Amino acid sequence: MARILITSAIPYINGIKHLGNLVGSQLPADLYARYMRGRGHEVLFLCATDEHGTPAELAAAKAGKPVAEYCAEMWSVQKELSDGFRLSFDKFGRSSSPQNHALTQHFAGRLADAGLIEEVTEKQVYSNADGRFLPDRYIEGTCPNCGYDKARGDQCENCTKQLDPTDLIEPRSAVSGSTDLEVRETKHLYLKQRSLRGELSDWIDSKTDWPILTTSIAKKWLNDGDGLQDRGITRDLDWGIPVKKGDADWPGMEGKVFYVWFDAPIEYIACAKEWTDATGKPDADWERWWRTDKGADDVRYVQFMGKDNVPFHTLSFPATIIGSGEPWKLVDYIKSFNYLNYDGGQFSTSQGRGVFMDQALEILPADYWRWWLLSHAPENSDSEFTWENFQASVNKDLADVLGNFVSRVTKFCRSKFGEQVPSDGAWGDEENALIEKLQSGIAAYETQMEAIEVRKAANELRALWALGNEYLQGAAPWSVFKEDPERAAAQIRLALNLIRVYAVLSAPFIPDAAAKMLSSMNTLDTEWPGDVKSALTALPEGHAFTVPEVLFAKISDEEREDWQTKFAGVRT
RNA sequence: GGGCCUGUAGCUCAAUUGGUUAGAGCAGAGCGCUCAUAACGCUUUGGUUGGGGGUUCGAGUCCCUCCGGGCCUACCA
Repeated sequence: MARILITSAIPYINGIKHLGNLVGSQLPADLYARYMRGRGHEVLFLCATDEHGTPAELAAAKAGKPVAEYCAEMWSVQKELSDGFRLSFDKFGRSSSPQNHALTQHFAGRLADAGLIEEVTEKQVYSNADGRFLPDRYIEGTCPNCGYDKARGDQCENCTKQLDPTDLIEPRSAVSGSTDLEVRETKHLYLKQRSLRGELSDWIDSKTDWPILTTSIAKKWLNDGDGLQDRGITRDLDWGIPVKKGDADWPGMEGKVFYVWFDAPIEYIACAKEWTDATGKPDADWERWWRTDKGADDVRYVQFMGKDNVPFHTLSFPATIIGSGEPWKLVDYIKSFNYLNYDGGQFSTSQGRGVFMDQALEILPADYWRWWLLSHAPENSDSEFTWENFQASVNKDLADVLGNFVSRVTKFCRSKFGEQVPSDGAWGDEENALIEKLQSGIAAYETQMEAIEVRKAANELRALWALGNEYLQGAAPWSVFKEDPERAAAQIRLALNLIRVYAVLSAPFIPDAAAKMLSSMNTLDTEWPGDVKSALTALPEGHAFTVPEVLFAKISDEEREDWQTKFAGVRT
């Protein structure tokens, strides 16, 4: 039995996430976690909300609430939605937790002791009206290059020229519109990533099995221009983790907090402590996942994220860990995803475009979304959600192929043999041929799942479902029954058992439907079908079952058109 | 501007890393079945692999070039 640590990129706190966010990290991470648990491995699956930074403060202000209160509320909302999508986190933590405060300060202290922190005095734009320093992109003005009047302080969206906020003509605050801006000096801590470049580079080079998307981004940051740059790890904000050197104050850094990208990945670790603290377990229970000197040396650590997160997970966070000089577990494999587009454009949280997690669950059960999103996961390139494709895929795969299989088998049995697994009769060549196909199909499914090839795994699973229908067509128990009821009994006994096998195989993708299949088969046996032949005898002769309700109702054209219209505009 | 990814059948995607005649699912067509959510099965029509050039015995795959789509470019996260 292996031990697998799984983390999903932690979703930002400032609102409900859309389906693109979901499929880019949390959902495939959940698929993998459920699969590995199903195979009998020990899994720790962690996620949290990412709560610090300027956007959180502004969102709270917009909502008219103190930022701590706002974040607590949004955490509850996101928790409820992740439950709704059946995301099986062992702990859904918060980057604002006391555990993360302590650990982040601890890491900063270690890095300072190692000589990897530098104090830098720099100039930043301060908005008097807003009472805050403004990140470059929160300053707007006229582009000196092209004259575009909504250029941002980091870059002009119109002519793509990179800018400095002081380049802008008539700069103003993007928050309030105020032009009462001034340049102030402020002191910040920088993590001297440059001195870790060699170690990071060697480490990345050793990861020959990582996706191209992941390593190419990392190598670009390592080698582009002057190479990896030092990075500011503090900010002038109210909401965040106060800058401290371990337990001790950090002279000159009073009133400042750590940069959100410094503390957010550390929450992966702190979340594990949140988990043991909440369940009354000793620290040793989380340390055996994270400390290679305390049992984590046999852990395989897999991270899931969208491509925009890759630099922080391949460089910044490893720099923090390596620089600490302590034996923390480094990531073994990074699975990164491209973006999901919505009907010809991008999903957009800020513009309210697309389908959001709460809306999705209002119109259909989680399994529908899980199946479509995972079977169309944007692994090699960006992919696109359209209502037509969604309707067609879900109706065909879930309702016609899988759902109808369960339906036709259980109803036929009920009408001919009653609601119990029929006795008598023996398997013949057709059954052996089916078993052989199932055995190799399951092996193919396992291969794709181990490799975290999400779409390919979905294809293999679908092919396994189709085998059931092919078998029934060939065996034709409805005809056989007339001449040889015992033979038909053997066929249906196999088919009923196949429903249980499908439930176990399908649970990582569609956990609710899988649970329904198991309960209608009246069994708690979720053992992985390693040996198909014996797995198909798990439900013995005479075992009672019930015919389930329709597993997946089809999406009608009217519904689809209705949703197309409803989601055509922007969310208000 | 620079870097990276990407373009394969009407649609969504494969193609064992340069190796037979480029394959699946959906949609379309035909046949079959009648247990089932009008579901299922079998057969089948669709491709000058974005255009052009090159390397090679051999190119979807490698090189050059042009065209289209996307991402990143370090103070949004």
